[in-house]
Amino acid sequence: MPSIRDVASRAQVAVSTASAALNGTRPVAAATRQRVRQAAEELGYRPNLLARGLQSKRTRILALLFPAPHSGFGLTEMRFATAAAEAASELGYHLLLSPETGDPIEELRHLTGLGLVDGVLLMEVSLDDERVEFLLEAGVPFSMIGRTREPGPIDHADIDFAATARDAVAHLAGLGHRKLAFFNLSPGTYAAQYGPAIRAGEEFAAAARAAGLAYVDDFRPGSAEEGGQAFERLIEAHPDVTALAVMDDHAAVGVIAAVARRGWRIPRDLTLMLVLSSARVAEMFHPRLTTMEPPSAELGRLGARMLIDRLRGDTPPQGRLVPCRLVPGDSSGPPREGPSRASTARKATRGMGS
Amino acid sequence: MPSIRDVASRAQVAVSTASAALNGTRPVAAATRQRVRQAAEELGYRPNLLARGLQSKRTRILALLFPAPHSGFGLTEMRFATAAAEAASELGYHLLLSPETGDPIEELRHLTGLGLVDGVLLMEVSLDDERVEFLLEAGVPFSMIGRTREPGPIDHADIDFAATARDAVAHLAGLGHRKLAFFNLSPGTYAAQYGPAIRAGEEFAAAARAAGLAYVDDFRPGSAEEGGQAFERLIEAHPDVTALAVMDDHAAVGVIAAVARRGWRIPRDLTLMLVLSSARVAEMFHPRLTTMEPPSAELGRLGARMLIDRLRGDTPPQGRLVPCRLVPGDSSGPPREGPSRASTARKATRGMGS
DNA sequence: AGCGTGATGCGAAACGTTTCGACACCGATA
DNA sequence: TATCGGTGTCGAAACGTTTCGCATCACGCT
Repeated sequence: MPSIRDVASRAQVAVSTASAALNGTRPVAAATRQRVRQAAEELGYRPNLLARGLQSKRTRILALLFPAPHSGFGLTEMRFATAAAEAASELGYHLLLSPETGDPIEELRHLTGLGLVDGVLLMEVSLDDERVEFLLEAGVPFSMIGRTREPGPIDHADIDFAATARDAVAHLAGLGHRKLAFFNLSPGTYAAQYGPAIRAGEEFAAAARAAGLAYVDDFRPGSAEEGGQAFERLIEAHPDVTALAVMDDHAAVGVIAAVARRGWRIPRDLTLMLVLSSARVAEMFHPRLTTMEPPSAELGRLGARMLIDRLRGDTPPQGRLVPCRLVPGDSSGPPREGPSRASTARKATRGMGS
Repeated sequence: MPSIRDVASRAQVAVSTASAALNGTRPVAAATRQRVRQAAEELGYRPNLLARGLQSKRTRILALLFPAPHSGFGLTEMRFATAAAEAASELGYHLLLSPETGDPIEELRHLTGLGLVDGVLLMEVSLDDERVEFLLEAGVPFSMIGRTREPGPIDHADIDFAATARDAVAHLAGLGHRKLAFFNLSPGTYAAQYGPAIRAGEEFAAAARAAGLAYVDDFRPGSAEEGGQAFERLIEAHPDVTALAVMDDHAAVGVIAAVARRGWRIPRDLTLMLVLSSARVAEMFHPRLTTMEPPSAELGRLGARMLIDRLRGDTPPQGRLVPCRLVPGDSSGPPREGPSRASTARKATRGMGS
């Protein structure tokens, strides 16, 4: 592990000149620069990040703070993380994976006090996230994946729930559905002010209203059992619902089982779609479910880029909203016309293979 | 951000004494130590990791190297990463997420040259992994999740494929199956010397042999379509197979569809189980699939612990093998007795809801 | 009374960078 | 010829720790 001293002496220049030549931090004669560069090359010199960071107060390390997985599958979070790491890497930054296990604020205080990281990437931001307040006060640069209720001039990348809801509703309305239902995430996530649950809930309602569709969103099943029960109660109370959008993929499992139990078929008797589940998950179902796939990788990339932009001090803070992508499966179709479902269902009630 | 100088002056001691008092690196009078500790507490002092690392040559940062997702990274890899990060965190270490995008060796050289990390955690190790050789030569401490063909005295945590295969086969044999089939991962992963593909393949064959069961493992479907096709060909060639274990969860989707198409039902006409898929994935299927769930979190934890042990120089290198856990679903049952499946299948061939 | 001894504490050096004021040199201008 | 501006380069300080040799002091022993 050669140091810059070695490079300097081999290139016959002072250490400070070598530094300048390598970093371009101040003008150096072309010939000298060339000599230094070559010496560094020959020695296989790598600048020591610790020493550099100690002096310059910038480590080029970012921390990705991810909380205990409180909802969802993990695939989405994984994509955030890897995409953020890749984007950071391309820009010459490193990503520290910081699991939150105890008190978030205390851990943040610890982490930022170490002088190890230049900034923080916040995941799973709740609508009124205490971490945001702390970081603002502490003056630590950060960006959010997700956003608080009023993000104001804070960098963030989040799902465009309004567009997502609009697209989903348009998809269903385009197929001819006139009344649809929406199963939100479990009450727990809702109570935790989990952004996606609340925003998706609001926006789907608004989109349905705007499209002139009848709409039901009283249910928040968080498991397969609850999904099945919710579906039963839904059909009991609203037999005329023909399309259902589900946030929780486990709930979808229960819904599908309940649909089959009733002798119905998808999409003949019910159009079912996922919201915020990746296509990989949607493909696991039979039939393959239509889904609004979250732009996880894009959000991760954006989050990292924004934070780095902030550190470089170039641009003003920005908020970017990216809609989910509609990935059509085999689970959406026109509503059943003619005879009621119940009568046709009878015959099929026995054979629900797989 | 107070420094140790501030602490020292507040406690009326020299800097070196303050350092010793805080780190316990050499004896300090109890009274003095107490004074220093209190001063540090009052000031909210946090040692600067960069400075510490620069001097002591130990940063307490580990790098987790994860390769480009070559077999569809998913939940399993996510668990590795988070578990490793948590374990490291508990032991006072940090985890750097290092995506491999280009030439692995070149990137490793870069990463280790920076002086930023004390050691490296290798994921997705292939049977003859070039990175291992490089790290050995470079003298960089590391541990593997997975293992090379002959790991020798290198720290590693991997799945105990032998035990996993034994348990899975015992499960199937215990239900009464006499002939089973195994669908391995795609030829691509096989060609890449991907450990799990090769080892699982070998061990399942061995376990079936040991249990005296007939066994078929000619298929390596890597997608839903291929899964369906493979199943058709399997039943064509071996109509007496009554149980099937599948490595690739997408292939399982195709199998299930093909089973339904044929009018068969699971587990009545075929026992189907996943291998190396998490229970969360297995639950998405209908019926819920039995799976051999990989001990992802455990492996991540072990990998991190081993590496840290190595850095501390305590223990000799070790290899730990952890078996998958059998998570029973609704997809395994005794083989169909009496009339052949084909005849009963006819009747049910129409109604395969959802 | 002198002296070794162990327990404490101190100061300075070192880790590998970056940064910044100072300085040498050169050609051009007065 | 003396001065000036500008271009390159240098040396030293600083970043916040840890480490290590040495000084100090009290004490007990001879």
